[in-house]
Amino acid sequence: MALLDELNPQQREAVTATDGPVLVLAGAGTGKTRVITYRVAHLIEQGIAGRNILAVTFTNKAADQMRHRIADLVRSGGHDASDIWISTFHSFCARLLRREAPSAGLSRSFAIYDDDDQTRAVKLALQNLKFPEKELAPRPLRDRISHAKNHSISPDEMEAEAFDPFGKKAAAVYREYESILRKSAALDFDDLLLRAVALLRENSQVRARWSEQLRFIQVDEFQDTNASQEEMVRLLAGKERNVCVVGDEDQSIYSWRGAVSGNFQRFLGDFPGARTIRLEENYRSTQVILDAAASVVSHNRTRLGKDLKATLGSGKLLKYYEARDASDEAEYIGGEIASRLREDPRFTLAVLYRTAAQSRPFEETLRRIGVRYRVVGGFSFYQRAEVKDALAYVRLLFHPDDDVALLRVLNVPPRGIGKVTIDSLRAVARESNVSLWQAIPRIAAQKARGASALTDFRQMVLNFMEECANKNPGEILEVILSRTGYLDWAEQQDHLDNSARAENLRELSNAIAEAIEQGETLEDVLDRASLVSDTDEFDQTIPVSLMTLHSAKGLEFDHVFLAGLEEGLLPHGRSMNSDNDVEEERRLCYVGMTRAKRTLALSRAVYRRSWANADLAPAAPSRFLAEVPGDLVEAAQGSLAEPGETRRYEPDPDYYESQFRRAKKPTAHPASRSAAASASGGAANRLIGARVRHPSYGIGTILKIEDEGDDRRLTVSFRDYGTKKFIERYAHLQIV
DNA sequence: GTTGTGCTAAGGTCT
DNA sequence: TTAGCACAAC
Repeated sequence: MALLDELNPQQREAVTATDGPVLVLAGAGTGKTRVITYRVAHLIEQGIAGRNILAVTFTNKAADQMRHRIADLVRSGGHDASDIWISTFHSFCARLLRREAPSAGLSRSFAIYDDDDQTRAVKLALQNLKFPEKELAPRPLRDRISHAKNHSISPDEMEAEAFDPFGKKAAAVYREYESILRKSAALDFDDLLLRAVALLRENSQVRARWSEQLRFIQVDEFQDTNASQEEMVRLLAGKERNVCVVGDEDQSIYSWRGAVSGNFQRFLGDFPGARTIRLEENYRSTQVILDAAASVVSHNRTRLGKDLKATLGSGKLLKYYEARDASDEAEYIGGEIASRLREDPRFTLAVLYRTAAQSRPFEETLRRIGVRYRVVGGFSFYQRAEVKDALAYVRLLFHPDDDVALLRVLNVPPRGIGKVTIDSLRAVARESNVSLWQAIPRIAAQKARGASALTDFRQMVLNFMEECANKNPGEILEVILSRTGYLDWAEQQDHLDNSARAENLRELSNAIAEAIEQGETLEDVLDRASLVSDTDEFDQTIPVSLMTLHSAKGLEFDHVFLAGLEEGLLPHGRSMNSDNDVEEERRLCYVGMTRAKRTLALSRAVYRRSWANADLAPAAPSRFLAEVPGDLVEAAQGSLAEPGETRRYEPDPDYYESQFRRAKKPTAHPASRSAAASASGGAANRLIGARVRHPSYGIGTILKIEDEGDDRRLTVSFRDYGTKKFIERYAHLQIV
């Protein structure tokens, strides 16, 4: 059969071993995803119905990619792949819980709280308990609560185990947080897993229904599964036990999310008789890249170890670039990217970094030199305030008890409901143990001040509910946006701060309309808004991706730039206290290095600003750099140091006062070289009439230029959107 | 009581 | 650089 001809013997074994449990230990680039996609395609060819097959991944990106690949494979065989279950653990659980809502004791239209919602719920809990946020910061508390949930620790247990007043308070916040979510009929990410697992564990009918349907289960990145996810796999495996898990111990990078090492050993214990298959032939990278990465990860003590053999040639040496600072690093990488693309515009390239905040200098440089790129993850469309506000209104129509949604929009746009009114509303809600929504009539009965504004708000929402009962989600959004005055308000704000809220709302509206056309329900749309951090479809036409190392897992690129190899960044400062954490950082480095197919460049900045206004601080080179064998790396042109050189850099005031600032200045004008060159005098006038490209409005013409230097403002006319005013520095304009 | 303005602290990774 | 908070003006 053609499908199997494309596989090596080990891969073929993993693909065809569809009867009983299988453990695939697969090194980086050995065709892990390929095994799963071919396995699913093989099952379909064997006549198994798509609805009987489940493939779970960790990230939406991986799920999307897998869906496409499977569809391609299956389509060429004339089969249909549309009803195969391909999703992340979290979205699978959301679907399961919606279908089984009554058995799970949930409202069918429960809301899903993303981490922003969670943080807000924690804040609400703190306020309810009258704990000052200064002592107990909401975000660490949220993480602590999440950690407890991941380890099945209840608020009572947390309290019992607390050995200090802080722990006791945290437990109280946890309890209050749970109560808020319950009243709001909302589940957070952890709940999705916990509730789904609990349902399957405790309800044998439901379990039977699902395990009988999902007869063939594949799990990607098994090294990252946490206890709930492992249990879910056990429960779904049922009697048939047709479970195939695939993973790599060296790519375990989610211990902070509850993944516990030893998953593979536990799997063998849970599924006696499982067949173990090792994939050690690497098809992705050159031998040099592989050797370098292997050398780094070999410094980890806790690993079984393995040998990866490259099927490609030895390849080029790694490049090392030591930059003065972050913008110099971006310059180097930007220049390299441009020249790789000149070699072959079909190359795929990625800049990888440890923390999401590192993307900015790369974006600036790429924008300036006119290279198209996309930032994966980070601040996404669905996380924009205006999009979340709009969706909170929609949520409220179906779930007025959703406290977080209600607080989000209660006074947006401003309608005279301020802090004092909200405080008293909250007090009433808490006294009578009801949601804020239900507390509104009670506060009205008390004739409290501010009550009329609250009653008006409530009436408005009630009117919407009635009016929208028979409308489709797109229309509902329209009604809400116009009648709440939100759209007008957003447009007004846009004029004040040159933002594009109204435009984003229009985009949201389109996205919803499109989803509905595709046959999705409103809940699907809302779920996706919570569960998907990234709206960017897998756009193959954009050659350059910027992303964190975590996001890069599972992907591959012709040319990879691994930036910020500094002590404190990679390994990250918060991971430097324990050996286990450093080992995870090292695996992260390994994951990044093994994304590269053709070339790999490592870079670091001598001076880096930890946040915007702080002084430049010197950092030592990452210890991982010294773990790359010297004969596999060469210094890039212009690098301040040779690879492996670890001389100490003292902060040199002359250096960063003069050189840094002088070097940095020209980069502050993103609207192309010609704009920078003409920054002085009347030369700017030459830009008038120039054609520019804006990321969302498309091509336009510059009509007017005001002010100078950093604050220069451009008035641009667009064919379809009229004239807009931008601050050049922030608008992502490119000269065409 | 609500809305507008200036200051300060923030930022580790994903669902 | 921006978001969230404290303080002062309607």
